[in-house]
Formats: sequence, C-alpha cells, structure tokens
Amino acid sequence: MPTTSAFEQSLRGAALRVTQPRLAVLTAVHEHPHADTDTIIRVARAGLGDVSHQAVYDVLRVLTAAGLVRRIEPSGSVARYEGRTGDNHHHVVCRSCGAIADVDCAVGDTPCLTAANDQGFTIDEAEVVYWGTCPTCSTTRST
Amino acid sequence: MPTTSAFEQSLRGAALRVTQPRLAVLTAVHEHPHADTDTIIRVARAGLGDVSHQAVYDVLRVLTAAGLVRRIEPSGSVARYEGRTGDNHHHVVCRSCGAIADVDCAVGDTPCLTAANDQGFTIDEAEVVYWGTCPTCSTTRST
DNA sequence: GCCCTCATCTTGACTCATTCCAGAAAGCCG
DNA sequence: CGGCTTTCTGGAATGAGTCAAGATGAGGGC
Repeated sequence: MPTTSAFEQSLRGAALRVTQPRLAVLTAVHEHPHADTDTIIRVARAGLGDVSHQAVYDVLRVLTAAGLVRRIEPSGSVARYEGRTGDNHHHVVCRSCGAIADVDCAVGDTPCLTAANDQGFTIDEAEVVYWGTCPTCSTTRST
Repeated sequence: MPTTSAFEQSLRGAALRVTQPRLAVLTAVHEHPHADTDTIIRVARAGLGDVSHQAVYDVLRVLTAAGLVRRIEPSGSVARYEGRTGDNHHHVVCRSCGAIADVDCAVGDTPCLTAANDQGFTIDEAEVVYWGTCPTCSTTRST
C-alpha cells in the first residue's frame, strides 16, 4: 500500500491541498477496498479522532473528480470507493452477501468498448459488473 | 408494443393477479423505455386516474422478480425500468444529459462472462454499461 | 351468480444516504 | 508572518425508497 508521503504527492500532483482529513480518507480507501461511505467515515475517525461526515463526502467527491479514487455503485447498494485506479478492472458482486471483488477483463484493457450498435453515442468507457455468488455463500448455501 | 391482453397473459403466466395498477405500470414501462420510477408513476396515473406510489414500487418489484421488467441503475441516477427482457442487451449512458440507449453486445449474447480471474465467484450474469456522450450533446457541445 | 379468502392496493409515516448552507478554521503562497 | 482562499464543522433539508396496518377486490369453489 502507498505510504502517507505517497498520498501527499498524489494530492499535490492533483493540485489539491494536503490536509489531515484527506490523508485519512485516502488511507482508509486504500486499506479497505470497496468500502462504503460509512465505513470510510469510521476508519477515518479511528485515525484522526473526529471528522465530520460532510468533510468525508466532500473529500471523496474531490478525490473522485481528481481520479485518485474510483466510485462504484452496484445496484441495491450504497456508493463504495476504491483506491485502485488507472488499470481497467471490473467487479464481481455477490447477490447473496453483497461482497465485491476485483476482476481483470478477459478480453483486454478495454473490453467490449466497441459496441455492435453505438446509437451514435461517443463511447469512452465500458463498465462491467459481474453478478454471481461468492465462494463463502456458495459453500454455506442452505438447501 | 404488446397489447393489454398480452400483458394480461404475461401476468397470468407468472402466476400474478391481473390488476389495473399492474397493467398500467406494465404499459408505462413498455411505452417509456428506461423511465425512472417517478415517470412511471405519472404515466400510470395518467392512465388510471390515481395510483399510490407504494403500489407502483410494489408492482415494479414484483414484475422485476417475475422477470417481466428489468431494473437498471446507472451510477448517479435513480432506478430505471425497461420492458425488454430475455435478450441480453446492454446500455449506453450519456455523461452529459443522462440519456440511455440500448446496445447489443459486440461479442455475443454473453459478453465477457468469462472473467480472467473470477476469484472463486460463480458468475451468472455480466452487466455492461457504456459511458459516453449522446449525439445531441456531442453536437451542442459548448466548445 | 355468490361468497370466501388472501393477495394486492391505499394511506401515512418513516428511514437513511446524500446534499446544501453559513460560519469558523486552517493550509498555501508571497 | 499576513492575507487570501480553500476546506472543515455542525446542523438541517432533500428525496428515493421502505415499513406497517387496514381496506379493497381478483380468483376460485360452490
């Protein structure tokens, strides 16, 4: 995982001020991949003592806009954030417990980016969500 | 578009009772592809006179569970519903105006269903969302 | 055709993630 | 170090979606 100073460089590189809440949120996102906002707030508070939820929401939005974190929103779930950016990876979501895991695409770095019929749209990103059952839920299935 | 009697048969086929709200919602979903809940409520009311939002929510959930309608939730948008089911198609979403259009997959009927590394998950569906700009927004772009 | 039963609809209140607002505090640059 | 600007705090508001209890009406049996 990146160090605090690495996070500082990331922030400065994005022309953002380096503040305690931002470092805490950035750290929390990297420590807890796919964490929801509430988890991030709690983790950030564990590291800083106290942070307003408003600050966390604001920081997450700023970081998302700067491309330092990625926002994912599976259907039926609250917004989640992850630190892995740059590489084009997708997600598997468990229908049973909601767990999320990263997957690389089978086709390449831009899978299915060429739709059969793009309806005149200018497509710049393809987001893929796989739905299934995680190993834990598959094992403990109650039949 | 299917007729009312066709919707009735669909409902009966799914072992669901045929009621006015259900026919109205089913019609609304087919008339307005990718409509959000609020739109569906208004369209259903235009046809029936008055329907509680609760009934619409309930009907949509039942129809989704029965596979008669499909629920889609692009990030940053409210839930939307469409009547096209059965065929495996995906969606393009305009980053600018939020417009949604259907696209068939370039690869086949189950694109990218084989992830490079499935993390032990049992994947049963791949949902693809293309992000881009619609023709209208591309044309009227303000430099 | 009539009645009974239970799924379904109505009404109304409520939850909870997220956003908005205004003021106070702190980081950055010179 | 001082000033300016951005960011953080705290509280309240918004709005999609959900929960609960009672009334209604669709379907099936007689």
